[in-house]
Amino acid sequence: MARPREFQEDEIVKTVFRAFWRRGYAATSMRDLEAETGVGTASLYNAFGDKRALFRTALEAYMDAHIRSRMRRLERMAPVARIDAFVHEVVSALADDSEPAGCLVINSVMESAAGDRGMRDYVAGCIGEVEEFIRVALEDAAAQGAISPDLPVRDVACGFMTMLLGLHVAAKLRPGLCALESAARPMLSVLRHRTFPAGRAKS
Amino acid sequence: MARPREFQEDEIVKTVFRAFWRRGYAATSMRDLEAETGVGTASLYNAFGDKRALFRTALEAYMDAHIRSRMRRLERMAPVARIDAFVHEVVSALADDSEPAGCLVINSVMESAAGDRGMRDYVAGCIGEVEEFIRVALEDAAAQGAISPDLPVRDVACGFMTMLLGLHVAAKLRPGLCALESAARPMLSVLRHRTFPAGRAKS
DNA sequence: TACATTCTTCAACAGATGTTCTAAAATTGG
DNA sequence: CCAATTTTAGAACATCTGTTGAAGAATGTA
Repeated sequence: MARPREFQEDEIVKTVFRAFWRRGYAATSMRDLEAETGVGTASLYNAFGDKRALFRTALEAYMDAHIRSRMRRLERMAPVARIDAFVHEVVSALADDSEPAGCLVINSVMESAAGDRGMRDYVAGCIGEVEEFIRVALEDAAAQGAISPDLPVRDVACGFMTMLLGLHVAAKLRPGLCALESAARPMLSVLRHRTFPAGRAKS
Repeated sequence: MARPREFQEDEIVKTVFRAFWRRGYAATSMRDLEAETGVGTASLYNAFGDKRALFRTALEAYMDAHIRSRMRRLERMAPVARIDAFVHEVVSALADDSEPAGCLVINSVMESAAGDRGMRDYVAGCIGEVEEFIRVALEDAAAQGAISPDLPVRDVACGFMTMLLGLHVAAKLRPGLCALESAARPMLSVLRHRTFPAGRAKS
């Protein structure tokens, strides 16, 4: 019926979100994307709309490839181990120098929070998905008696999410794996606390 | 000897760091600064150097006015109360809509971490000052027996700093004061020796 | 082969950016 | 008042930005 696309959208979007991930939204120009994808800007506009829409598409692809896939992969683990594994996978990914620093979604919170309310709502939703993943794990753990029933689940989930956000900021300063693990340890120890005696509050 | 300045540097720098704080480094143009300070760009270049140097000057002024002053004001409190007060002041400031969102230094971690190593080292130093403030407080607390001697001071300090970083990301999404307090509560509970006091842990 | 339709290439646009140049203005010491 | 020196105001600069227009290229159908 007409001339076909010369590129595969999935591949291009993957390249695009890596570019945004590395340099940020504003600092990545359409010409940068043209150079890195090999697709002309006019074709990008034709296929995805304007820069903002392309960024939204890239964000969604990033969420699927890097965040939701991890949550799905871990969701059948025992609840406490599930949180442990999630945190440790995030820490490992953050310490991996072969990937851009931090997380595209969280980077975007900082960058687009000023001004673009639609974008802010979107990334808030993404982060809400992760917080829910943690909250569900905590509820499972409480139901199974794997954590103290006195732990306030909502607060602890909120605390974990905040720690994860903080790790992503810390990762921008390119610390070592050990430093990130140290940063995560105190919150993880909360899961091990028991209410009974007043003796041991160890890591 | 020569024509005198028509502006007071301190005042201008204060206006400048507020502008960078609100919109970020890249998104604040020299013309924006000209409009907000009432000082022509040529005068800004003459007085401060280029945009990057002006930003460094602004960062330093921000640190003194908003961070170091707080640490100095609290440093004579009892150690656990000192940490409590610091965290709660940060939370209150973050929930205050009359000031720009987040913290200029932490915003800069996210923005300038890519590329500008000099800037990254500088903001890493700023954050190191805060982490040291917390670490010293924890050491004081341990020495006084105000916290369990088994708490790993370095890890907990690192955990607190990470939580603080995370709070500043969360604040960009403009949650309420209560949500920020919930986010901080689990880490604060680590200080109360053992675990969540079984009774009063709800919001 | 011819048409209709979609894609690609490349140039162009209008506006914004950091920075600098020119010339005028304001001050102090002689 | 003159000369020296610094600050200003405003235009000018080259470059980069997101986006679009015009013309040609590739396809399926008739």
